[in-house]
Amino acid sequence: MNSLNIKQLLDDLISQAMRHAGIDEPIAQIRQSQKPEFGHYQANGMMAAAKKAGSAPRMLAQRVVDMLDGHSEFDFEIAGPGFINIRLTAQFIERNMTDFQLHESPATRADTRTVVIDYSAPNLAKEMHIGHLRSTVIGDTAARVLEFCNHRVVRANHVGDWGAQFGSLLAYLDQITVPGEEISSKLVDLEKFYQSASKLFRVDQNFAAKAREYVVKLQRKDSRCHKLWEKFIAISLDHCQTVYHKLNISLTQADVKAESAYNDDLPVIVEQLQGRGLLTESDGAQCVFLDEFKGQNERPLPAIVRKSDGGYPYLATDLAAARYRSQIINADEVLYFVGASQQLHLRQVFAVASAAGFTKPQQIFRHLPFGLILKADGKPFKTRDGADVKLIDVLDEATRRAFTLINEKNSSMPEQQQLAVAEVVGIGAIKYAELSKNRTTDYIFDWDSMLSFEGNTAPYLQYAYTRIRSLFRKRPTQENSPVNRMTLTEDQEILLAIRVLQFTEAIDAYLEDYQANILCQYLYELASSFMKFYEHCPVLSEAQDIQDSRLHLAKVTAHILQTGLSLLGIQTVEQM
RNA sequence: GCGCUGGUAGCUCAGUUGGAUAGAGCACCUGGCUACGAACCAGGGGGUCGGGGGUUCGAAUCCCUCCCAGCGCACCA
Repeated sequence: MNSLNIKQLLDDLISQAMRHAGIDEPIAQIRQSQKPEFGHYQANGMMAAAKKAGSAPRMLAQRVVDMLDGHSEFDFEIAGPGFINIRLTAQFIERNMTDFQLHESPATRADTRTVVIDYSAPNLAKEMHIGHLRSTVIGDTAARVLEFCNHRVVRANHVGDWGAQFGSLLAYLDQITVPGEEISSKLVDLEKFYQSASKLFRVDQNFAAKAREYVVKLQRKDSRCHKLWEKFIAISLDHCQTVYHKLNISLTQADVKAESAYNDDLPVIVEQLQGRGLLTESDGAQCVFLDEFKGQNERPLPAIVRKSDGGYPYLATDLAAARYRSQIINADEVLYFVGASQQLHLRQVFAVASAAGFTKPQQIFRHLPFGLILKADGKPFKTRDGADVKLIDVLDEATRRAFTLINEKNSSMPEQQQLAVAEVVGIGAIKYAELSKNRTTDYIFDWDSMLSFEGNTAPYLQYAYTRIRSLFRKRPTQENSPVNRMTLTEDQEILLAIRVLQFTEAIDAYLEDYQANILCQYLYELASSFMKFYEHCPVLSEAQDIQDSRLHLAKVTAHILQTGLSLLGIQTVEQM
């Protein structure tokens, strides 16, 4: 992949010129221009710099432009109060497009970092529901992009496989299973099973007592109980893998590091906190009090690491996980793709882990929050009342709707192929709907908007890709032939070529805050630029040199569309 | 009460960290398939950027204040 970054290039160029013009710490403020009359890029930093130096902005801009006289690949123009508008020449674009290498390593980052990504993390007591979509899809994109940039990525699926709720599940499982019967048959619908068990827990006191007994048994590693638990977990994990596979998520069972995996560390964590003098007993619980945390009425807010009944809350587990990621994995950075409601909790985890020396100061622990998914009436999906929409059902519905559409648009396609395309299109639409808005706020789940296949959606990008592939089905010999020289004359092809060359910029912008919508926006603009080019610039009917040039442009566009979509975990097809 | 988010077109959302006349998609209206694929393209209408004040050459963006919504604030995860 081409590692040209135009914005960076211009930043270096303008900053240098500003320095020569007498500005000490130049900030060029290079932006992509919003309007064609302002050029392709603009430097906005002259006004601020002139103010600081006590000179007139337009005069400074003029001095800077004078310094750049030798650069024939850009046109500079001073506008308004002191903007420098920058136009890329066709020569610059053609040269870089000709040199564009499809199969080079990306290497947008020279330094390779180890990044742990904590995402998905379903509770194995129940089936994955719509609420898991955000963490899973957003986190998976981060993993793919960081790997694409040659970082070492450790996927951490911190699944919930421990706690009191497993008491009633195991007690119920034990109660309804006939000896010798395969228990997996009882768990085909994990959701219903969970509901039945928790209902029984509420209405039947004998059962509730038994459930509590099972919790203790499980903690003591009672062998029969533990085996039952292991089977339950294995089946539940299989459910997850089925969902991951359908959703094209890169998580495997090897990425699972469950809560229970830290069980043996929990007493050690408390011991070490004790050794550091951080522990205080309060109402029978072992707590860490840090000054920065205040609760209601300004009362000190504890981070409880051991409950008064001797049990360990999830904060203890998260501390153990943080320590493991710091000391064993030796992470440079740990990203938590976890809901916004966990913000205080994670701040406590990071602060306590740091105070206790479980993590090192130079290691970056970051929470990347997101909001809840609401029903159409604005009420949240509750976890206990069974109102959750199963994730697998959402995926099947998406595929079903996509099939209906394809069948209508392209009925001559063999049915087997239609089904395969429907998977790719339906799943792509769901994921893109998530990724294209990376807001930290709640949002309303709506079938129709989520499964729309028009406008700024994954199918639009996939469709652009198939249109390009269609060109090469008509010119198969052009597919692998290099271009000697690009000839770009029409606005539409110049704008498309610029978009192509901005891919690295989009990746860099994404990595600032892991906001996938930036990547989506880029890909949408790329596809949109292609559609305009395709409408306006004939390809196959043109003379050979123009045809070669345009086919090369189309080829590179297709490659970036496919690469970009793959970073979002979205697939492409040859025809749809 | 305190803290964290957020409030932008009828709806869903962008807005590159203070830049030029606030942008997309959906929906609505008009035009374009005998045409490299119409899941598309060209064009149109639609805004008190929650209200008010302030900072400055310049504010959706920064500061203050108020209103509204969501989430969180001691032993469920």
